[in-house]
Amino acid sequence: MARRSNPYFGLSRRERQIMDSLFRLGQGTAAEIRAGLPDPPSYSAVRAHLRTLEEKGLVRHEARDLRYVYRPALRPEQARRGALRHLMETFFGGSPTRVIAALLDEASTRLGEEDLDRLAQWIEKARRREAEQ
Amino acid sequence: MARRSNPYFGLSRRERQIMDSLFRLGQGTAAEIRAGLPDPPSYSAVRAHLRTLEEKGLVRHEARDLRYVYRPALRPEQARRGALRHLMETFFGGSPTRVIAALLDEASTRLGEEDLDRLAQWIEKARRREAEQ
DNA sequence: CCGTTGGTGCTAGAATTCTAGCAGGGAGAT
DNA sequence: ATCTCCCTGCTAGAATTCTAGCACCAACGG
Repeated sequence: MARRSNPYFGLSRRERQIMDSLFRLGQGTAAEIRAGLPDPPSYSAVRAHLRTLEEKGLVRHEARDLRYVYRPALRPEQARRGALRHLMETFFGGSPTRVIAALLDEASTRLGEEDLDRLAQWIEKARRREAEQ
Repeated sequence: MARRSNPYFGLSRRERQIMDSLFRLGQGTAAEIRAGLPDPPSYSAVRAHLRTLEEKGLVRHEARDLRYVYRPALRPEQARRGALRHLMETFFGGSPTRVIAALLDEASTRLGEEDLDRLAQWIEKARRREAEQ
């Protein structure tokens, strides 16, 4: 299976929740990460998980002002890419268009004029690339 | 935490893998679902998981030709929506535009002309909605 | 010099997850 | 009938995950 390559999907429940929390934050202390967890366990438990995640190479830490600040080991862009690909494969039959459609259909998605312009530009660019190829 | 509402993220590792496999298939027998799993465990183990997933209300089955065919209990559209929202929140700071940008930037994303047209139309529609509001 | 506060490392044990195997049942072939 | 095949239900136990608590250390204040 392809998703085997993505270490993210071999994680246990808590580990994944912790990674999610960390990705949302970008970086943070154990306490901050804990705050972003559903039914937060003890602070201690979170730290233990962070240690094992670090052993697995998914997280790195850095001592700052006498305390540890954690961050994902993967570059955010790469992590996003992987997650997006996985989502697209499992829920949208691998079709980017369908993902975009779902986003645009969302009632809550209110794109500002700038966003719309930017998208239009992207489409133009893609058109040109398509044409010259 | 908001993601508490999404039952999908409280699942154990295997359970989630199974749900993913099932979503990819749309529907399928235990054997088919198993085939889509990383390091597939025994057929028996998969069935056991499916039973518990059913108890949790995440999966339903239907007897067809003397065998069970499983499908997610949630309507696909709703599941997709939830997954997409989660992805957007945790990896893209909640910005749909950034998700779309990431999709369009992907080297592998080669949208056909039809897709581009369709997108352009969507954008137009959104523009109009924006204007009249 | 303590005591307090707030951090870290580590570990044991509870709790959950994961798994294989066994028992049983229906359909069809011999 | 009974054998075989293919399915289902269930359960016990291994394996992993999850957790709290303890020991320890540094900084700071009295």
